[in-house]
Amino acid sequence: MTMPKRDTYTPESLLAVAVGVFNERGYDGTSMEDLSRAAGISKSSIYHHVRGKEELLERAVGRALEGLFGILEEPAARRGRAVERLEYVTRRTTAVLMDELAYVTLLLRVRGNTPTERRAMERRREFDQRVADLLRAAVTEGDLRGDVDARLATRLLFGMINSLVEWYRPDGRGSVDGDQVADTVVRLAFDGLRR
Amino acid sequence: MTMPKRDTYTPESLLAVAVGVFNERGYDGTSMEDLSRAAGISKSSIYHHVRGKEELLERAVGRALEGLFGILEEPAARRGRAVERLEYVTRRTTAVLMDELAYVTLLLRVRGNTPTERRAMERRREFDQRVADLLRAAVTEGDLRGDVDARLATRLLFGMINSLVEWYRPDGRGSVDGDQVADTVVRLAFDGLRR
DNA sequence: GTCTATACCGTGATAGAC
DNA sequence: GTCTATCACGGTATAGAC
Repeated sequence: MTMPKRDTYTPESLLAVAVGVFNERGYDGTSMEDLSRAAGISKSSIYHHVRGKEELLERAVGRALEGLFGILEEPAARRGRAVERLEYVTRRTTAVLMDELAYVTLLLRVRGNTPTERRAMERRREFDQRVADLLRAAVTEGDLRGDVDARLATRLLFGMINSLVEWYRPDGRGSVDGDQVADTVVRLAFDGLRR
Repeated sequence: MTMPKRDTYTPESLLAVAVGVFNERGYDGTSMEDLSRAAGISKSSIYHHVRGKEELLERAVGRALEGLFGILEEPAARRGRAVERLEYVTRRTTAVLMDELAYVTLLLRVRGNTPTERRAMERRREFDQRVADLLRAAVTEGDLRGDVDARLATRLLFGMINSLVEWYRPDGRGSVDGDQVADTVVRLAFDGLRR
């Protein structure tokens, strides 16, 4: 309710700062010292907002997973021919990656060193599985080529989409640029490079 | 010349162990303690073979880059239509990724925290640039579609290929399995998922 | 809500015996 | 070539004043 007069950190606003640093230096490569410098407050003040470094990671990957699983709940991902649903999910996943870039980046880089990380990886695999099922259905319905392994194809599809976090940087205004990226991803994935 | 009777470490054999641990736990997440346990020797013994942790990283990414740039020197990557050279480079890059999996994995995960890492990233960008040039040439020669940005397409192509390090694990004997992966990568990249 | 001060531990690295 | 012992440092986290 209260509109804060000055910038005092909430767990949420601190998270935004932390995620930025995590992605620059890597989670393990980031010290609380690094975070405190980036946030402009002392190390110990951070502990006033969150229980520790790992809680920041947990919140970040949670947000990313929320965005991804949200796609599967959207109507267009649940009705119609499988190939069209797959195309929709491909486009939307690309969009979510760009919208929640920092959070998804962190999710994709998690290695499984802690229980938090392992849970995140498991949920991510779950999402991949759901898309693989969709791709399989599209093959069965005769819209996608049957001469590629569905699991392999899904992995390569996600490889393409997920690579966004390595190079995509939001530019000026609007989502025009983002739409072009999503178009290209869909075009390449479904129709290939060849003329 | 001398054939060692027992297993005593060389910088090379120690590197193989280290790269495995780096990829499991992440470079920053790996302590010398971790390495010593994996190698079965004490921390200080490691310093007898290499100058430190960073030298191990340097050797590893060096080996990966050697493999990648080697591709561009091969005859089939230097003669003929651009589209065929690009197809060849795509297939060979996939193969090198699988052959030198651990080393390339490490290279792809480098974040730029140290001078060593930054040099590695620069060389990698150089390689990407060379492939982007090839793709551009293939568009000019009329073999690839002109409605996608060459730089963007190259990034997505590498996204697909490089994702191998996230899931590919060498199986039983022979490169049969690997050939199938390379075939699928080329097919998907050039002709797409659609039937 | 932020600070200073500090506890306590694991880190990368070295010295020197065997 | 490997070890034990040790170092200085920086890491996460806590205590308690303001």
